[in-house]
Amino acid sequence: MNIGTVAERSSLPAKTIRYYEEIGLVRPARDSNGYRAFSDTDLHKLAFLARARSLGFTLEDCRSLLRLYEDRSRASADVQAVAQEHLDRITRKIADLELMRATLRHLVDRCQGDERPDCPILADLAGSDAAAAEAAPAERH
Amino acid sequence: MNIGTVAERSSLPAKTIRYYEEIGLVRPARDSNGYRAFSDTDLHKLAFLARARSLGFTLEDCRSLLRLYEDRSRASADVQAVAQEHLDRITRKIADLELMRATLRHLVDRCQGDERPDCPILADLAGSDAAAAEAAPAERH
DNA sequence: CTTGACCTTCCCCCTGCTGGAAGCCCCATC
DNA sequence: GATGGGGCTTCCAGCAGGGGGAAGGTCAAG
Repeated sequence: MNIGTVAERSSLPAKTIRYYEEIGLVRPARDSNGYRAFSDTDLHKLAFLARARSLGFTLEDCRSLLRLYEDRSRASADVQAVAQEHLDRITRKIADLELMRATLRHLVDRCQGDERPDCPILADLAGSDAAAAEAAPAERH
Repeated sequence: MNIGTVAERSSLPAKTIRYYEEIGLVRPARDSNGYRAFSDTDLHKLAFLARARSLGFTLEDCRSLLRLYEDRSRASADVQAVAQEHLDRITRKIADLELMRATLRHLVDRCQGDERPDCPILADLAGSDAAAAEAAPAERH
C-alpha cells in the first residue's frame, strides 16, 4: 500500500504518517521507486496510533503502548499503569480548566456587555483588588 | 526597574518578559547601557498579562484585551466577546477531555492489572470490535 | 506525449515559551 | 587595579505534534 491508501484507511494525514516514521513509530519498507510500502501490520499500527492519540496519549505514551502491544509476554499491569497515569493527567487538566471556567463565567456574567467602557473582566485582569475580591471565585495570591 | 525586579513583581520569568517584548506586547524603554528600563505602567501590563495567561487566554487574546484595556472608549461588549469565546473554547475542551476520561476510566477499570498479557486497553487500541463494542462508551466511527 | 495525481525530500511555520552559550556591565572586595 | 560574582544583553536551538508548500521524481490514462 502507498501512503495515500494508508492515510485514508488509518484516518491519519499522510504528513502525520511521515512524521511518525521520522520519530520511529513505524518503519515501512520501501519500493524500488522510493515510495513507502506499507504492510497490513503497518496499517494496523497506524490505526492503533490514531486511536491512542484520539484518547489523548502523548506520542511517548504511544511508543510505550505500541511496545507493550507487540510484546506477547507483557504484563497487563504495565499497560494499565500507562493508562492510569494518563487518566490522572486528564483529571488534573479538567480540574484546572474548570477553575478557569468558573472564574471566567463569573466575570462574563457580571459584565454588562454594552457600549460603555466599565468592565469587571478588565478590572480583574488589571488586578483591581475590589474586582478580585468581589468577582473572582478562584483565589488570587 | 530592571528586568529582574519586574520579573519578581509580575511573577513572570525574565525570559517570558523578553519574549513578550519580542512579540510586541510590551515596549520597555532602554537605559544608556542597553538594559531594559521598565516603568510602573510596563509592570502593570505584565501583571495583566500574567493574570490573563493564568485564565488560559492565548497571547493573541491578551493582545486584544490589552488594547481594549488601554482604550478608554472601549465597549465592554467587546471585552465580553473575547472572554465569552474563550469560555466556549474551554467548555469544548472540557467536554473533549471528559469523553476521553470516561473511555479511559472504563478501560482501566476493566483491566486486571496483573502479570498476564490479556488487556482490554490494548484490545481497544488495536481496534478489536469486540473490545470496542463492549468496553468503550465513547463511540468509534 | 502530455496531463494530472501521486509520491519524495526539504525546510520553514505555528504556540509559548525554556535552556544555554558568549559576551557586556556594575559593584564589592582584596 | 585586578578579580569575582551577580546581573544584563543577544542569538541559537529545541520541546510537542504536526501543517504548508516548494521542487522534483513516477505512474497510469487518454
